[in-house]
Amino acid sequence: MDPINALKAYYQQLNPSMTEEDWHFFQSVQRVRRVKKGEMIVKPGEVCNHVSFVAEGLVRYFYFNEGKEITADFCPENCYTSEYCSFLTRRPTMDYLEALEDSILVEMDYEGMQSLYSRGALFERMGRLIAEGLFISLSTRNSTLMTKSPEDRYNEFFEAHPQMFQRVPLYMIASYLGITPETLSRIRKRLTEKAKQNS
Amino acid sequence: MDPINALKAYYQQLNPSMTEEDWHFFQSVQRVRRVKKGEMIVKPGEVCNHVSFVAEGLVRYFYFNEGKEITADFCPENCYTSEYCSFLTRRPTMDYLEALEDSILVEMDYEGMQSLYSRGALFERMGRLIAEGLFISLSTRNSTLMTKSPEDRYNEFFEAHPQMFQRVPLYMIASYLGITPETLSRIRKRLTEKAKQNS
DNA sequence: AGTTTTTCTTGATTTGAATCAAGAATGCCA
DNA sequence: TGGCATTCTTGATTCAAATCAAGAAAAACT
Repeated sequence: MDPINALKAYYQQLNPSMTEEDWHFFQSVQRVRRVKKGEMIVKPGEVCNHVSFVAEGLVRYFYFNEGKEITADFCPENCYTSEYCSFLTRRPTMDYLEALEDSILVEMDYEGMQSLYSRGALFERMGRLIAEGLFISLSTRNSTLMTKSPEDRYNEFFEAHPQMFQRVPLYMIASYLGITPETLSRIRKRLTEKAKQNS
Repeated sequence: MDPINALKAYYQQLNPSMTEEDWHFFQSVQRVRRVKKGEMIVKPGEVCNHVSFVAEGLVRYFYFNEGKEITADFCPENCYTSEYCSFLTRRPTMDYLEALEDSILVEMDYEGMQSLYSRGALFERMGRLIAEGLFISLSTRNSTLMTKSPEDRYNEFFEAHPQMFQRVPLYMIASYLGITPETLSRIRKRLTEKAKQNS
């Protein structure tokens, strides 16, 4: 699908009352960008200056802690990615956004976003809904990490994103689940053995 | 200070362009509520229907996990408290909001908030800024819990909220820091011993 | 196809915090 | 002010996951 059409579909769902005129204005601040697998979209020290809709491909958000990389989020096609804290606060990030596959992004920069907001309530509402949605996602993820066991977290992830196992190495999933690759490997072994017994 | 004035000061800082007319409308959807120490403002099973500005007192947000209570947040005077996920999604919460001291709240219900939003861009922006602020706070807290050691988390909390130690029992701070009371006690012992050596 | 690099698995050991247990200190309120 | 409840501390033990180590498997490159 054409990246702009994918984006349009996304926003029509988010806000059905968007007129063609609104859309036209919205589109005027968007830029399509192609990135190669392995390319860093954002790097530590930079202020994240874009929010990027992933029209095609896969992006991950990660950082280093004590020398080890921790995956904070995966963003496959049809979702938005950004280091939104840095974007909002205009302060340098410590984190990375990396294309895990060749990807097509539709990007809007900070200035463009402000010009949308100054255009009126419709875009303000859009920004509000996006921030609210991010808050809800982060709360949910938080709660999972704090209250569920590694095995439960694995199962939950497996239910929700089975395709991810074809697209990213296990060690990235491990760090996303807050465990080491070794622990993930053992969880998977335990589960397949359990599955064998029940057959 | 009068609770409504405290709230007004809060919003004037958040949005200096608010006119007296806006403020008047805003105020029309607010209700002052007094709660006693120990009172539950929100309980599991309820849909959280308010956002509450704490004009005086102290509220904590907590939940149970495996029989143990976990404090997710403290909200002292001049901040907003709510189970905002439940509020936004209109789904029942699993969590508690509890007054840790006799408190005065200025509350706005969901309907009131929608009526503000439908009034125009100013209030949409306000809602957006609030959601963005919550997202930033939660991200920061998340990052602290995931990357810092218990001792670092304690020191950070102690720097940021020294007064809290006079207002809440240590076991609540322990669970806020993601550790048991025993572990907190040992951290404090270690730190005071370290302090003694340096004197 | 063969070589190198990356990723994954498995076992042995360590470790930091949780749990269990019990007593001390503090606060509350009747 | 005495007594009960809550909170805090300290020590002993357990435990789940991390770390360390090494080899197997898979993927990527030439």
